[in-house]
Amino acid sequence: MARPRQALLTRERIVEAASALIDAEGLDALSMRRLATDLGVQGPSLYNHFATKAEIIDAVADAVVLKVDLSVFDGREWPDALREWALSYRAVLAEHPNIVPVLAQGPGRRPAGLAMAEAVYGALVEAGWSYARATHIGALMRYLVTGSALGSFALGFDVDPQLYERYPHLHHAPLLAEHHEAVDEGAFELGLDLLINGLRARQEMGTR
Amino acid sequence: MARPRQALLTRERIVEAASALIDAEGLDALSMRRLATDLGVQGPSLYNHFATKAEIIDAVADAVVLKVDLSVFDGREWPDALREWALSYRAVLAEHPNIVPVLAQGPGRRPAGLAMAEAVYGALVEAGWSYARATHIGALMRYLVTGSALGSFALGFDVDPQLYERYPHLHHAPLLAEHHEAVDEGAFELGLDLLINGLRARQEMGTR
DNA sequence: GCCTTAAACTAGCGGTGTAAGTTTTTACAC
DNA sequence: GTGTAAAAACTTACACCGCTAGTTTAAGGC
Repeated sequence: MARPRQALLTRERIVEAASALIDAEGLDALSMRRLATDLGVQGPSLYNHFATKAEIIDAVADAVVLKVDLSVFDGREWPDALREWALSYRAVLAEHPNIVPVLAQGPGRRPAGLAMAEAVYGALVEAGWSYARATHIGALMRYLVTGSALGSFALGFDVDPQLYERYPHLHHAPLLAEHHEAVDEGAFELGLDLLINGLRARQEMGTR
Repeated sequence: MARPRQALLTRERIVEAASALIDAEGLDALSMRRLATDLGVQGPSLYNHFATKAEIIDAVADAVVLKVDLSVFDGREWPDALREWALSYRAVLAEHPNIVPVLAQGPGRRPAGLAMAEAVYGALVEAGWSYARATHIGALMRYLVTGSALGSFALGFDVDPQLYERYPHLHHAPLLAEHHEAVDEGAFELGLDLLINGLRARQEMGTR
């Protein structure tokens, strides 16, 4: 084909296709050849736009983070702002669960990830928290959001009776795949309440 | 070589070598051929002992979880037991950080993971928490431990001055690679205090 | 002593990320 | 207007990957 009159690929189109593929079939399904096929192109052509596969995954992850609503930090007290931000963050991750393992590793050098961290720390520092504490609180919130978004409680598809005989308490725990979303949601809400209420109490007591 | 007089491999030896390889060079460095080479053997021989690579990784993950001290649940009030367990869990993960992404996905069907979950839920249920709440609390603790153990705050190796100009608050945040361990540790300790104290207060108030 | 099973081997399939070099088109300098 | 450099597609190919199939030989049960 050589060079086409109109470029077939753009970074944007590649990121969109990669995002769709990851959403539909998971991170493992993303290969350069498969992605290229989805875009009507040969595999190595992608390297004209991205240096490595990791760069593409980073771009997908950052595009997801870009959807998080950061306007919640305007004109709200920090406890409300933090709660609204966490809810928005989690809602975005719920739409793209397959990219969560990447985001759980931290912001890396991705611009949107750094911008989000910047917004969170900025709001906390302006509210009077020390730089160190603001960093801790931001990290803590990320543990909570990404942890609960990993969908980690599913044990599998089939219910194995033997499994519950050997673990009598688990027998009562709602660990089944059908319930795991509710478990993660309940844990998230409980954690959000405990963390924010606890922090507010500390601030009021002056023990920051 | 055909079959040797004395078996060269055992599941135990394979798990040990895989664990050492993951600890030393990371999950990505683990390949069947590389692992086999470390064991003085050809790649496919491993399939006489494990059906898939994933089974080996699961076995490594479970061996790590087996090191967590579950005796802390004996004869302690639940808040102390939960704290001691979390500290032990985190200390174990700190020794094997490269396997944490696997553990962050939940217990799966791994025996040691299920046994640990069983111990945590059992202690909480005996202390009077509902099955649902016990599940939430267990999940929350896992988010905290695995999140802080991912070592997720490292931005990279070199400090890029431009990066801090664009993110003025981050400039003050101790985000550098050299500090990320302290950040994660501080966040973990803060989270542990907030969660356990908050839960204890709820229990005393009867709002479980 | 025979037979099954176990545990190593070799060969190979289809897939992976990515490097190298080729071809053609476009954009721009003179 | 022509020459040139860069861009964006291509083809080919390398080294590696997880894993399957079939082979060889030793161990252990009858």
